[in-house]
Amino acid sequence: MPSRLESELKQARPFARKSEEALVSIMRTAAILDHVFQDGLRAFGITPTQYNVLRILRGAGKDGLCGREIGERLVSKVPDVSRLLDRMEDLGLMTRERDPDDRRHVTARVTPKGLKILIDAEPTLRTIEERHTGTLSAGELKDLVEALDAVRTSQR
Amino acid sequence: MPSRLESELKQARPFARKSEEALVSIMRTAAILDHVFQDGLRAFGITPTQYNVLRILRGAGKDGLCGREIGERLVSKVPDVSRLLDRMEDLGLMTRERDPDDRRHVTARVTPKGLKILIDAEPTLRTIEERHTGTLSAGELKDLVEALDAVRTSQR
DNA sequence: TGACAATACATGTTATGACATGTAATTTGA
DNA sequence: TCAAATTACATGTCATAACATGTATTGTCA
Repeated sequence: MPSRLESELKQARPFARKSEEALVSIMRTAAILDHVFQDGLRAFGITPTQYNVLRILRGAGKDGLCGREIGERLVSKVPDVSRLLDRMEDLGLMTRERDPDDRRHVTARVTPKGLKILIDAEPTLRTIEERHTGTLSAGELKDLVEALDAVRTSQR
Repeated sequence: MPSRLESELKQARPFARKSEEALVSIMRTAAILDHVFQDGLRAFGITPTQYNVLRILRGAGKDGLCGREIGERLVSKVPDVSRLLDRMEDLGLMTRERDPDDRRHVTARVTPKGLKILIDAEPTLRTIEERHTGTLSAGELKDLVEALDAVRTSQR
């Protein structure tokens, strides 16, 4: 019997190895989650990456963070933080201020408008989270997180 | 103690729930895998999506597949199969032929050049696969795949 | 201290993604 | 049978991603 994933992808032939299926499964699940989050956030006028930045800036508080640090904290790295922040600044979600002590640094801070979006989007995102993890027990979630930790840790 | 993922993302505050961490973990792991595959495939001049198309076309054999069917089988859906195939045709990786029975259909078939890339890239991809799943037991892999199946299945 | 390296960000360019719309071919049903 | 709907693909347009390169500022050390 074909696996769940093999059916979803209408695969002509089965996966050669469970490890192959596992990696494809991670990527496909992430692609689906990304679409779901994109849909959910559309009503608030922001993308998943922008949402991620807002969360990071909220975590940094009023000290803010410079662009490089934001880039390091992103779940999905982007090689163009400058223009990502340009767009968010245009939307009024954050402000930028050049650091007087080190004029190379530009400190980014979330605005009240940005914070409001985080608060407003919370119920929507919580619903998505529950919908997609609701059938998993605490132990299964723990094992899942640990297995993914192991996948990210490359050997050698 | 902060979790592995919290450290990676230098999070100021811990995840509120394990289910939240699990979803972020899936997306981050996929982002890292995507980069790794992108790097690995660069030497062969193709992207992960193009590699995916080549695999799909190899699976379809000499009957080929139309664009819509390719789109349905992609791990990460793209809303522009036409131009994806345009580029692959330009690279000589596949051919397109309008179906005489139903002239709306365009049948795509992998070329020998495309097949050769699949064969040549195999050891590289196998190494990546082993590097990222080598520490997981057969049982852990099975549980991982099942947990991800459950995440993709939204309730309600 | 002053040349060189490193850092942080900005910008230019090209490719790809997203979204809406257009077009040709086929199917459907009054 | 033929107008309308559907299907499959193509195209236009704009936004974003990817990649290389440029520029201003600071750090380092001979």
